Amino acid sequence: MSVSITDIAKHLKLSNSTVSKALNGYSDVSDQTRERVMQTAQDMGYQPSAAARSLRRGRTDKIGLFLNTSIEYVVDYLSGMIPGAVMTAQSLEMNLLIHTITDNDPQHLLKVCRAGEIDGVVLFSTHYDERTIEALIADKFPFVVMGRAISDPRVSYVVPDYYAGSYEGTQYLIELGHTRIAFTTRPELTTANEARLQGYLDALTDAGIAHDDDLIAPTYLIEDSGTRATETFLRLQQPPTAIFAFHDLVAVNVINTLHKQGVRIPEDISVMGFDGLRAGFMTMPHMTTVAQPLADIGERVIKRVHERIENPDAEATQDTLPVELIIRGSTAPPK
Amino acid sequence: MSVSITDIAKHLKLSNSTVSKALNGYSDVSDQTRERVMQTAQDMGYQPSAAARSLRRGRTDKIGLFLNTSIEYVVDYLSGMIPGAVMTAQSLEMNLLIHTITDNDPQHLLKVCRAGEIDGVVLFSTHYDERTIEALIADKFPFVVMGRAISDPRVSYVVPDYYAGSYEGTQYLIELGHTRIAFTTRPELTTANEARLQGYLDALTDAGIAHDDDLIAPTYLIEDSGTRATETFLRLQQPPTAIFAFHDLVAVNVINTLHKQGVRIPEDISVMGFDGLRAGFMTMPHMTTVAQPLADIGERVIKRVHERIENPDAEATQDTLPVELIIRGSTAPPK
DNA sequence: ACTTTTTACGAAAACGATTTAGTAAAGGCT
DNA sequence: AGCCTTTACTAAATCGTTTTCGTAAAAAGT
Repeated sequence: MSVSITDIAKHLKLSNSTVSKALNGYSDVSDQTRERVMQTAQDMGYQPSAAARSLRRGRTDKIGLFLNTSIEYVVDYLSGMIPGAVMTAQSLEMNLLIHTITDNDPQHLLKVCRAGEIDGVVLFSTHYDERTIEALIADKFPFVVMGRAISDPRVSYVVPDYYAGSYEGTQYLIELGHTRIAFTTRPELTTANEARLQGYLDALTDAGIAHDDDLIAPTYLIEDSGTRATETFLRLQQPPTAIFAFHDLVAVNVINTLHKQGVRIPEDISVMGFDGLRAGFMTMPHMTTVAQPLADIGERVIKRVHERIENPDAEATQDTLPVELIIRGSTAPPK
Repeated sequence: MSVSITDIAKHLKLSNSTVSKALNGYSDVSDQTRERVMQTAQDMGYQPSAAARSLRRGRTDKIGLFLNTSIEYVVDYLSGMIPGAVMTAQSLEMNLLIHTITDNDPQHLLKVCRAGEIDGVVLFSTHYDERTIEALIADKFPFVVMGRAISDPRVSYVVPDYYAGSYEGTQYLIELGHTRIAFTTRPELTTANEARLQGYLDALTDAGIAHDDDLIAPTYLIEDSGTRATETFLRLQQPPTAIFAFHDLVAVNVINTLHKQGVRIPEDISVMGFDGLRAGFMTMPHMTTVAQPLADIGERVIKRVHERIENPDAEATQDTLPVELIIRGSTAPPK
């Protein structure tokens, strides 16, 4: 069916070793022969068999990115980080493959690794359990976690600086003149949540503002979770003049709820999101937000996986990348 | 490093042919031997080498889905169709792999196919050119186009019923009592655009309503394209009482613009979107929309690719799947 | 007791590439 | 001429499976 190295060899009356060497730039091939081989390969549409090459060389030049597509907003991160990841992979002469994982087959990731289908793995934040990590470590299989800080020193990860993002966002609101700044948390994400909450609290403290527990409410990424939090804030005797939501999708909810209640944004209340997703452009006014450096994360995570592939015994690396405050229309000084 | 069939054979003092047969359910293996092999394979953590197996068997049991991640809203479709696609692939004992394509390397898809990395391809609507299709046909490589109707009878595709969606959406608005229904088009998507426009026009005609060219405006998936269209509609002597947008993201824009102008939704003007993306939940009120059957599309497209892999010489298939009208809060009878 | 069939296994080839080890032929040197 | 080096190639092993063919031993049939 498809054309192999032997087909080229026969056609040129050469041995397949010579053809292989010509294609792979070995020096013990005459210029003339190399030229003929190259030309014929081109003409016959030769493409080396990935299976044969990988079997012989023991590597695939592929990195696997595993995603649980049942987690909805995953795709937002995906579209943000993939361009950087793909470009970096290309420059390292590797391919990035996205594997889907389901709850049906928890062993899928390990199977793929052990079957030698990829040389390294990017684990997307919440998409794994402890046993997977332990198994990868035991196998000495190169992997890097993206989006979650793991305290295990054997584990490499790349995360955005949640703490700084939260701190800077709060600081920005304080600089605008706000003192009653509400904050929504996301309790199920322990590490990220703690970092963000602490950033908020520290920014208040450093500005000499006492924090008010009434201004802190939990939200979840389910519909209308932000609505309830907003209504709670509005019912306070002294409502906030700014709301800093844990996540852009929650902020969308906050903004819609405020609209509905006749509250003007940003004149009456400022709203700020977190993550820098496209949803920030869907609100009126567009949303001020703390953006994750998704392209940088994609780039870095591929670089780190590649390093681990090249040198599996090196120390694990922990990267915390700076976030960016994106000022749009939903924030302004208080009345 | 990793454990091979030969390791198991040595450990049990068997030949590797016997081990292979035991693992693959051949009948000329005694029950006792099979049991021992299975157990040892389990104990040693054996996982067959994908490369070796694929080299020998000539197939990979993988389907590739190619995406150009630089196209923004692709991920919305992705998250919608992937669960169905993955589940179907699983039931067919195949894996779905997502490959990224970039403008850097237009030959990437063909290389992957010719390298034998996958057995079949899902082509995502706009992510290919004519030459790619021609090359795949020439190679007799199994592929199915998703989301775009190709008039070439050699090409299999799976598309949502754009025409019916547009017709039914318009019909619904008419049944609510609207007669002045604005419609936005998306000129750069020829086939889908024509189908949708025709559905709108036919629904009007069938209801005995003359269409008004002033109520048809082009939009694009760039920021604020929907804003301009909306402002144009509002300036008309006799403005529409309903706006049917070509795409949910445009409808978000329309809704925000109407809010800004003080127009109430749905009391003053009804708004309807198309596609059924998550964006429909980000507006207040939530958006009535014509949803693409993304899960069904995912399922069908994998089924079709699989059929073509099993029987490459069968006739190409064309599937048009029914859309679904999802009624939420942005539509109501006119005043 | 003899042939025939069945059972359970092994030897070896094959898939397509890479790579090591070897070798004719040509050229250079004394 | 005789020896050494370089050049340009080939043979063959190898990666880990699958699969065809062959064959002892056991079981069954006469």
